[in-house]
Formats: sequence, structure tokens, C-alpha cells
Amino acid sequence: MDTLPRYAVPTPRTGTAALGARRGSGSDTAPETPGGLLARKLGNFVDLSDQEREVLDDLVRQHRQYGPREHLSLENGHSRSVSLILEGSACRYKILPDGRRQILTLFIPGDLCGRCLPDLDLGDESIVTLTAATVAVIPRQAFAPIIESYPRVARALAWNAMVEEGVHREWIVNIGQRTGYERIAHLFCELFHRLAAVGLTQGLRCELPLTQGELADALGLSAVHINRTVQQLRSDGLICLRGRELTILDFAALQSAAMFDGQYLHLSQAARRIEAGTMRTYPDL
Amino acid sequence: MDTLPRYAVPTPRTGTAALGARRGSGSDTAPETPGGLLARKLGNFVDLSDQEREVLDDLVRQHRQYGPREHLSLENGHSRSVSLILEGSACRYKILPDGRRQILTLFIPGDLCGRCLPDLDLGDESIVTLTAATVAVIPRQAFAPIIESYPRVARALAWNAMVEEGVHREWIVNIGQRTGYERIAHLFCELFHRLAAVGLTQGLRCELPLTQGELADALGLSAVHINRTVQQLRSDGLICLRGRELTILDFAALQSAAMFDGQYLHLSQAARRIEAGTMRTYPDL
DNA sequence: CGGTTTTTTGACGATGTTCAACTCTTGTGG
DNA sequence: CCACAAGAGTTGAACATCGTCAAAAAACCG
Repeated sequence: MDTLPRYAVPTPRTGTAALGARRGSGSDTAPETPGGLLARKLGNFVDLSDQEREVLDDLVRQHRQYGPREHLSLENGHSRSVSLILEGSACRYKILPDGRRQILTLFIPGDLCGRCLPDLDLGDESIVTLTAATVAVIPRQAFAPIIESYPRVARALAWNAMVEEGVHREWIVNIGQRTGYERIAHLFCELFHRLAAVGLTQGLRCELPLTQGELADALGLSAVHINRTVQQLRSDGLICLRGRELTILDFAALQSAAMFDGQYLHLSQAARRIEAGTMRTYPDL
Repeated sequence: MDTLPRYAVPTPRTGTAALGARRGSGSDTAPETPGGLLARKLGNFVDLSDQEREVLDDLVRQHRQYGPREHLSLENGHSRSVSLILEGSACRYKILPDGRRQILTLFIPGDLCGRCLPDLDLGDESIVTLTAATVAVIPRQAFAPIIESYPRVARALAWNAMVEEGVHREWIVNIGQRTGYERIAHLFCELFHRLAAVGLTQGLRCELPLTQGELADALGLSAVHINRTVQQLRSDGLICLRGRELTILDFAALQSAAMFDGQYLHLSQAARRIEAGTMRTYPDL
């Protein structure tokens, strides 16, 4: 913690461009169609054919999209539908009887909230949006014919769910073993990788879809401690966080401070994109 | 924490009977056949027919059982087989580069280690036994014909996996939000419910398949702190823990201290058994 | 611009860790 | 059956991490 490489803090003031708000506005090759977002996500697991992509695109297009961009609660308990996030972000959480809240999952564009398979009663878990969001609400039964006819898509959907589980297990490691400093760094790494995978990063900049209070609920820390530790990360020259705009100043140092190994995300595409594209944008780091 | 009901500590010295070692030795209706263990587990989700039970029994019988009772490492990364625990216990864990270890999942008799569906590369996760154990190693492909022919069994297997996920999410809540005292209490509640569901409890007594050091790795605490907090639980009259033998002295108080709600375990049978049978064994509490 | 949310700060206390030593139990081999 | 070694549990003291409370400053939104 104390032996991390330190840098002067340049706090690059690049103006407060709305990150991730506009589709395809300078972000790295964002998909054009809503369904393309889902296709891109599943493309991490299977190379989809044009036909398969089209089927997914139709699926999303055919189902009503709440919009444009409002805060809403995406069901709790067992719902009969799955929500695909098109814009914005959401989270799954659980609340203890005395009010303590734990955020369990973060959903970003391209993520499916809920299972495509018949689900168990999820008890006291709920899903709400963290920011204004656009979602496509797809009844679960709409997946059935696709799963029937396109086994590769079915496999990709199953793998997608397994990756979500893998993320949960990594969160257990994160909260259980890492210090506050490492935890925050790790979450930032994870989020950046995932955002990069759906083209919602610009260079080493992205939108952080959480307030510090929500970060606290996700990482099992208090909001005050989050604040102080974020300042630590800043003064160590690892990140620049102002409002919702997160800039990673030293990706290598951040990842090593977090002991981050993105393997569990299974984001083949993102990894390549970050290494080959984004990283090179800041060759001096 | 400090406002818990307190009781005198009777430390019942009932002799050190080997708990859970012998099948059907006084434990509440233990199953007779190895496959019956799996059938009982899946029976939590679906009412199985005799034929379905028999198929599961055959599956387990046909595949080699390591035995009798040795310590072993049940694969790491992606293996092509699934291990059914028949006796003893195991855990899945992950190790950070600097040696910190987080236990992710506890496996007790009747649990399947690994997925029946084609799995992703699990990266750096490993499974080892915590105690001497007997397991049936079932190649994943052996499930295929059963899943094909018995959709109800397939559904139960899928639900079983989903419950495992639910447990993971509850662990995130546990480690993220609860204090050490509450965490330990919660794990004890969870374990007792699960052991009761496979008939490995006697009254309010069961075998705790973890050392205090392993408890620490599972709960994100240090071994020393586990020790001190367990003593707290003892002096509060909630439990009696000597060696591997755990006796719950005040189930209601333990559950309320842990804010435990067993719904996430989906152990319909166990819940009923504990309430109707075990709880009544100690009517004075 | 006014009100609300979010971020920041300080002081203090609680929770949890580390290190090191010691005891107790358990299992093993002579 | 005992002696021994290894592992597990226990203890104390010093310390680090993290939480709570309360208030102020800053950013955000209509």
C-alpha cells in the first residue's frame, strides 16, 4: 500500500465531456443497433454469424424499450422478464433488516438483468437503476425459440450467466481479502474493462456510474472511508476522479495495486482492445 | 451485539461422539444409498419419482468412488468431471498473488462440486477437501443422457446450481455488511441448515467441518479474531464449540444475531425438519 | 437562483490485525 | 502405551484499518 509507485498529480482538465451518453461519439467502435450491443457481449464467448446477430437484434427491437432515460426499479423477486440495459447503469442489491445495503451486481449497457432460464424466487433481492437508463424489457419466454433454434446463442447466454457468477466469486475475494484501497482499485479496473468491452471508454477515461455512497455499499466500506481512500488513489497518481468522470492515470500501477487479473471477466475482446488501443494512447505511462 | 439475550453456559458434555461419520447413526433419517443423497438434495426443488431416484442412484453407483475417506484435491481450472461429496467436506477457494486465501464455497455431503453443464475455464479457482472425504467422480458427459430424458431432473440440477449462486450472493452480503460476530453466527446458521437437510445433525448438534483458520479464510477475518469472536458467541450462550463439534444452544438468538433468513438456501425440507423436529428437542430454549 | 445531493473534513471510537508466545489436542511411530 | 511432533486453539499487547457523528463545502438540478 505504501510502497506503490508515486507520481506527480497532473489532474488533466480535459473538460467535462458527457461520457457514454451519446452512442458512437468518439468511443471506440460502439455498435449501431441496440441488439448489436447484446451481440457484441455474446461475441465474447462465441463468434456469431450475421444471422445470429440479426435474430438478437430483432429480439431486442421487438420488445418495448422504456425510454428515453429515466430512473426506474427493474423488478424484485421473481419476474417474468429480463431487462437488457441499453444506456445507463443498474445494480442488484440486498438490504438487511436494519437497513444496511449491499450492492451485489453492477449492470452496464449490454448486460442482462435477470436470467433467461426459469428462475428461482430470488427472495429479497432487488434491481434498480443507478443512473438514468434505457432498457429493453424482454419476456423470458421470448428467449425460448432462440435457445431452441440457435444452440450457439444458447451456449453464449449460458456462459454469459456463468461469467456473472464468476464476477460474484471475485467480489467475495475482493471484499473478503483486499483492503479498502485495493478494493476500490479493483472495482475500477473491473468496471473499466467491462465498459471498454462495450465501447464506452475514451482512451483511459470512462464514466463511473456510482456515487461514492454507492461505491461504499458495493465494497462493504463506509462512504467516508471511500472518500478518503479515493483521495489516496488520487495522490498516488493512479486515477483522476471528478464527478462521474474517471480517468485512469496509470493502468499498470492500478492493476498491480489491486492485484487485478481480468481473466475472470472472460472479455477477450476488451482485453485486446485496451492493450492494443487504449493503452497505446498514453504511451508515456 | 451487546443487547443479545444471555444465558448461563451449560457446556453440555455429551461425550465426543463421531458426528456425521457413520451414516444413519442416530442422525435424522439419513438416506441409505449414495445416490439417495443426491436425490434427497434435488428433492428440495422437485418431487422426484421412484424411477428418477433410481436413475440418480445408478449414476452415482456406476462411477468410481474414491474411498474410503482421504484428503484430496478435486481439480482446479476446468475439469471434465463433477464430484459428488458422499462423506466429509470440501471447499472452493481462490488465492491472491501474495498468499491471502478466500474460501468461496463450502461443500458438504450431497453437494456437487463443479457444474453439470459445459463450464468456462474457472481460472485460478481450486477445490480441495477440508476433511477426509469420500467422493463420486462423475464425468460431465454422464449427465447428458439424464438431462435429455428426465427434464425434471434437469430442472432440479439447474436450480441446484442457482441456489449455489444465491449462496454466493448471500456471502457477499455477509462479508460486506455484517460484523465479525454476525458473520460467524450467520455461517453457523447456514451450515446447520444445510447439514440438517442431508440428515447430518443430531438434535442441535453437528460437525463443524472447518478449523478456525479456515473459518477465517471463509469469512474474511483473521484466525485470531475468529477465536475471540467465537468465545464471545460462547459466553453469550449461543453456541458450544469444542473441537469439531458444534452445538447450537439458542437457535432463535443465533439466527436473530446473524439476521439469518434461510430462504436463500431453498431447503424446504430442512427448514421443516429443523422447526418440527430439532427445535422441539430443546423446548426450554 | 434555491434546494438537494454529493463530496469533503475533523475528531473520536470501535472493529479487526499482527506478532509472538503458550497451551491443548491429535495423530504417529517406537 | 507412551513420547513426540504437528497442528489447532488461546492469550496479550501494540497497532492499523475502518466506522460514526457532525458539519461545512462543492456540485448538481430544476
